[in-house]
Amino acid sequence: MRIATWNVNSVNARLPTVLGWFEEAAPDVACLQEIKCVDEKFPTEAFERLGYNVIVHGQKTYNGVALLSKTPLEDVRRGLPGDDGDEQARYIEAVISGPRPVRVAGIYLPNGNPTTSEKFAYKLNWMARLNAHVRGLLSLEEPLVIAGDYNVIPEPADVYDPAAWVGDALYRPESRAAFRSLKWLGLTDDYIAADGSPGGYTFWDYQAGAWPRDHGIRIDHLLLSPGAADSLTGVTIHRDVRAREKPSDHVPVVAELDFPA
DNA sequence: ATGGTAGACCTTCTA
Repeated sequence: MRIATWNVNSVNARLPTVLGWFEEAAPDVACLQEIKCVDEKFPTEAFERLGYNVIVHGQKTYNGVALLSKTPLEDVRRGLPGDDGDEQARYIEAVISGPRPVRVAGIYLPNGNPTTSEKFAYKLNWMARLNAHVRGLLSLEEPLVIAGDYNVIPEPADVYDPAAWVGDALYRPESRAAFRSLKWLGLTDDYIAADGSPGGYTFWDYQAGAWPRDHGIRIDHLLLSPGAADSLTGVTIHRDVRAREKPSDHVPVVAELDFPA
């Protein structure tokens, strides 16, 4: 089973690019972030034509997440528990049905900049809510994958120039500590487990020639429960997608899970 | 050098 995560930075602004990638990569499951549209504007039929079941948690202009699967999606949850007043569409979860069901959560973790604003507090609070929710999911003892744009640079090896990111919400000690706390619940970082070599970036800013200079960061992650991590056979960062026409600033990351028969 | 681009959309916010 191939599980993909991709922050598409508006699904409708680059629909041909996104659909083209789905045709060639053919993931079994995909988590999309920053779809930047309400549910009714999501191109559901286009993905259904490629054989996907589609669930969406959309929002006007900002954020928005979707979950796609070749097999039916069950036990669907839209929105992260822990704050009924939270209007931002950043979380979607479902069980991927099949002989070996897998629970998949797609997340678009808040950016948190500027750190002097309430946005940074919202980010850290959101991470605390995620930690609490994942703790409950792990108690189910199912294969579980939490995939998405975490907006966290876990380690110095995950950024072209760590010094340039000191003080940024993606690299602040509080953000990295919260990411570690999440992993310490018993989760495995797909990339560290499957490759781990420095320079496995997933995002390059549109500005300042970040892509041609390879000024990238690794912020799109899949965290795996023990039952899912045991089946991980590899991970691929689809770096070439960043060089295509009208690209997202993120590229797809695909984890391969090979469940024993 | 304190730059630069992209998307949604009402003029500025978010990233």
